[in-house]
Amino acid sequence: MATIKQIANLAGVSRGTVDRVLNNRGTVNPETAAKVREIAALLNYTPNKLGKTLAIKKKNIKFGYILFSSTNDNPFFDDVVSGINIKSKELKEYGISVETRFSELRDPFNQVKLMDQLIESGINGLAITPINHPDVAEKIKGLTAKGIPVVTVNTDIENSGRLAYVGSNYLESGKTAGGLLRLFTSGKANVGIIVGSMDILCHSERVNGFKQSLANYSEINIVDIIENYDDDFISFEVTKALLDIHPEIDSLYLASAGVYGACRAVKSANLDKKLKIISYDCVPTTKLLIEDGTIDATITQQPDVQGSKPLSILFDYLVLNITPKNDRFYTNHEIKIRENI
Amino acid sequence: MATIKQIANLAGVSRGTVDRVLNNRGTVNPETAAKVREIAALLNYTPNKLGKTLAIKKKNIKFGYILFSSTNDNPFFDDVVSGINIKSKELKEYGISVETRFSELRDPFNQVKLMDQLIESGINGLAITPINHPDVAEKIKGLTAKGIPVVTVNTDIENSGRLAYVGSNYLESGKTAGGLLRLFTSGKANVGIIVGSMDILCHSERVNGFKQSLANYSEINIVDIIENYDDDFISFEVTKALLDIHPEIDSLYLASAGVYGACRAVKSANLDKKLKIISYDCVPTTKLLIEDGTIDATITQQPDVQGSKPLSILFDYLVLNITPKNDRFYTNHEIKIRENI
DNA sequence: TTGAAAGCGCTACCAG
DNA sequence: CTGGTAGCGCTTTCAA
Repeated sequence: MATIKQIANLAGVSRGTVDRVLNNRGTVNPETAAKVREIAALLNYTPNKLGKTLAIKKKNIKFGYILFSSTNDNPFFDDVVSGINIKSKELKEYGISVETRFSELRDPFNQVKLMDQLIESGINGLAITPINHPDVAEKIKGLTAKGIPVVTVNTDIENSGRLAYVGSNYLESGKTAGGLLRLFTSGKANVGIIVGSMDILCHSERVNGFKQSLANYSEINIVDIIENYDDDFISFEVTKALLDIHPEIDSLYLASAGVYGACRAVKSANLDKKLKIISYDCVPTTKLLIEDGTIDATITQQPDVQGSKPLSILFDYLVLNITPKNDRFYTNHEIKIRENI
Repeated sequence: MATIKQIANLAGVSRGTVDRVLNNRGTVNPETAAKVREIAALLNYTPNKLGKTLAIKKKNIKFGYILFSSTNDNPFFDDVVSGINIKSKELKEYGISVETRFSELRDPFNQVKLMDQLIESGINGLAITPINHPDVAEKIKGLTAKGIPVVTVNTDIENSGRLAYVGSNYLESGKTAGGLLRLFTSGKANVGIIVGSMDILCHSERVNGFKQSLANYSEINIVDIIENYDDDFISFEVTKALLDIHPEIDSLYLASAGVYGACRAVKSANLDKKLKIISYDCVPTTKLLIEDGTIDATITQQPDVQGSKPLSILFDYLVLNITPKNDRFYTNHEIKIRENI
């Protein structure tokens, strides 16, 4: 493990000069620079993370984090927050602070305002669950232009110039659900799909993946696809109606939120444990429904990683000068049943 | 974030003294010590990991790692090795080296010899996949007494005084397999179990967990439990015989290694895709069998974590003085099917 | 029993 | 364009 000091000694220059050469700052005599570079290459120099991290303390680096509040919406984000908190504690030891703001689910202007506030407060990088709106994309572009990298979390947004995306590959998560249904039903099923909204890309992607993975299974029929707008009460009503109209349904694919409402409908129709049910995520109500046997399996998407990984990416980028190898970091789809929950 | 320097200033003493008090080294005037402690408590002092880590460089700390060689035995350990390598690279930057040795699967004396060699070479901590033999337990005790902490990996060993265990909870992993079978067969099945040896605790634990989780499902019968001694050729023969004798078998639980051999037997009986098959781990041959539909699901046990986590535990213990909260760190049981492999 | 200082690897600032 | 130095937090050694 070569150090800057060793290189400096071998090259007969000071550490400062080596630093300037290796990090392209200041100006250095080309010949000196060449010599330093040669020695660095020869010694297989890689900067020491500890040293770099320790040295950025004085810079008072700050990251911003904007995500959907879980109180009004989806408790899924509670698990994301816990991932954020763990990583923030670690970063705090490095002298980096994290400022978290919660945005409304359907208000892009509010989100843009929060971004402005965070810029004002002097953040050096941002993680965000972006609302799919041109203004948000534009604002992300603006941040990037200012030298403030942005990482999107849970949902991606096109044409925004964001540094990276961390979250589910929704098509794959739909396929996984399809695979489970195939296995649970031995390839014969009449399935009802309950989804938030087919207008939301993540949701429709899941349904597409589900269909794709079942394309070769002619005895699995999709009876109907109904929308619940991620609301438990609507979910209850539409599911109840669906089961009423289609008594042939023997399995349900709950492709987004509103899991609890749908399962209440199943129970009120006395169909619990008679239908095969597959859902997503593992919020507290879902966990109970897994435990009592109403839901057979749920597919999770590493919410804690969704919280922490964006901060790691920002840290690597800003402190260690490491650009993410891939601009999409997909979380694993973990299958949870009663026994491994 | 209080620092030693701040405490020293407030207490009107030198950093050295604060260090002595907070880390119980050397001797300090009780009154001075009390004052320092008070201030530290007041400031909510927690030592900075970066500082501690940077400072141990000169100590030239070295960890030993003994695990079963994957060449002759189970390619599962290839994934463990990859976890070791990633963590080793990180530790290398901290000035810590890792020396890995491979031991024979059934030779406790060889393992003890390797431990002696590593002691000789001056290791400060050891991770090991221990062979369940009193001599090995005794040697681990010896290391611990010498102040060299030992972490067991993948398999635990009683009465050894090891610091911690990292690996599967085998009972739970058996239950997970049982749960999957229940879901795949809608609670009606004639299942054959192929296991390495019921004399090996890990193996019998899995079978016990499997039975436990199916205790309330009277229509799931365990037709027979046969042993393959983790050998693919034996596995082939015994599976073939089992399927021959018991044509009523409609599902197989492959509770340990020898997955490939068992599946070859299934194929040679033209029963592939007709039996429900559940296995463990995801070695290359298993992956292919998942992809071609022979195996329906496999349960993995985070081999990469099994490689890296023991090194983290040793690091925390020796460098940061953090004793593991729990002496068992259980890996997750991840269910892999064709779509999320 | 205590203080002072050097060092782990890197960055930044001030002189020259 | 370059060198020297101090500092990030902690440990350790030497001297007092």
